[in-house]
Amino acid sequence: MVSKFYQIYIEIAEEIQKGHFQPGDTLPSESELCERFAASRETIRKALNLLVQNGLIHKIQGKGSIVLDINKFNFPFGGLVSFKEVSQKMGRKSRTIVHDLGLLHPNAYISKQLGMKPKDYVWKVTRTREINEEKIILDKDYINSKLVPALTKEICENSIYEYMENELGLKISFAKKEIYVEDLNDEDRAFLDVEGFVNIVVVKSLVYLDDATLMQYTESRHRPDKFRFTDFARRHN
Amino acid sequence: MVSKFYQIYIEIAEEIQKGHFQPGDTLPSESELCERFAASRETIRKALNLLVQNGLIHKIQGKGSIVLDINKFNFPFGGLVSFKEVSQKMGRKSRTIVHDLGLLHPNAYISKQLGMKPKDYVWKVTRTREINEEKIILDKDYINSKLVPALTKEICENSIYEYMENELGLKISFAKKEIYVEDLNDEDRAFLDVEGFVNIVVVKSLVYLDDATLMQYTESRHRPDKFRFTDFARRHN
DNA sequence: GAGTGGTCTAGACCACTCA
DNA sequence: GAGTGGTCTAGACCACTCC
Repeated sequence: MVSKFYQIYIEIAEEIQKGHFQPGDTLPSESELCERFAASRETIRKALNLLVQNGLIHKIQGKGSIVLDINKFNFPFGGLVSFKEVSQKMGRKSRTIVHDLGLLHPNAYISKQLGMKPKDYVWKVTRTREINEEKIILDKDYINSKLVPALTKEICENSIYEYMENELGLKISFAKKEIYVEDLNDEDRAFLDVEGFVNIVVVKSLVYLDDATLMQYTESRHRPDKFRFTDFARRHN
Repeated sequence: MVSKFYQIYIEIAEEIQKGHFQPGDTLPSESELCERFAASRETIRKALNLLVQNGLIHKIQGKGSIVLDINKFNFPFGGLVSFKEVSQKMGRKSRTIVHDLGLLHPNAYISKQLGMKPKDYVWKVTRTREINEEKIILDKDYINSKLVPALTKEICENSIYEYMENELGLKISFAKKEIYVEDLNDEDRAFLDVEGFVNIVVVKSLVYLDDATLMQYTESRHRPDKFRFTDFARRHN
């Protein structure tokens, strides 16, 4: 059952994306939207808040809700999208190569990141992502084995997230990320097509489940020429 | 006049930061918080939503609001902070060098980004940011001259944002950013301490005012070893 | 002053977790 | 079944913009 305010959000968002409202236009007032959707004002406001959070509109007290220009920057499929989803969206020929898959005790750094004990077990998966026949991304995942008891090469070649969500019923809820640049190391040079490159863009993520348990620590190493990140930041008044 | 829900948010956030609630603890239930703060449930929920958005808690239906570990990644002073604020927070010795300050007609790229006509005028400011006596960041700003009629070297050496907010009464509201990596160019080599480096991290931003007008386009070029970005992403259910 | 969004309330019902 | 958060409502008052 999808909530009413979410349906309203989707409907208005689609109208904006289809160009029914142009950038700079104001949306109908909240009371008009109440009538149109047969909803209370707070429900309309929840829908509009989603539009604000996703950078589709901007609200001004006393004036109205202004439609923003979606194309000014191509947009946030921010945050939690998996490699498979992204590469499919870009319509590129992509492939995942599994180099290493095993169960081991976490070292000090990993056990600290995942909040696990030295005698616990984690899955370590090392994968290369190939796009248009170039090895671009090196993913090193560390996954809490209590949450994902079994893991096969086939699953890792397809999508671990898909497996966790569809087969295990684990819901990924939020992630913290950190982005910075390092010098290439031997592992990068062994697994990626980085001749002539010096640096690598590192994205470290901590992935949490719906119940706020820490499930996974990932270090994703991107060849700098193919890395791109978009962000949308609002200031709180 | 600060809203009630915002005050409640601040109060709970401080209690979390001071350690009154430990990571993993659950906050008092919404109805208990209603009593404590003499507020309705929707008001409490607005405050809790701010905590969720800032990564301080995570809510689980049927269970409660769980306090997250703030220190797992050091935290988002995400998005809209100015160089001056950041360098002050880090307690570093910093300096800004203005190389270029002038009024000119936008070229095709800038006029497209800022939505201006070729005959309009923009301020172009080129500045180097020096931290601990190393030239680390090259900032190239393009500012709509209709919004900021006058600009001096002194203002640019201090903080343009401060000038716009305090002197001109312009309110910065939100920004869209794009991050990627480029090869060093001659300008980088001329203005930054980048001997031995090959790449530069580019952060392009479009900065919008309170009334959704586009005020500024900035290209901020960071020496890769000093660049760091943190992000917190939630998934919508 | 009319119209807009921002805040706050009291109450209702639902979905979920856990014992 | 008791307790939790999630949704929705109808109505009130306030702050702001624009004429």
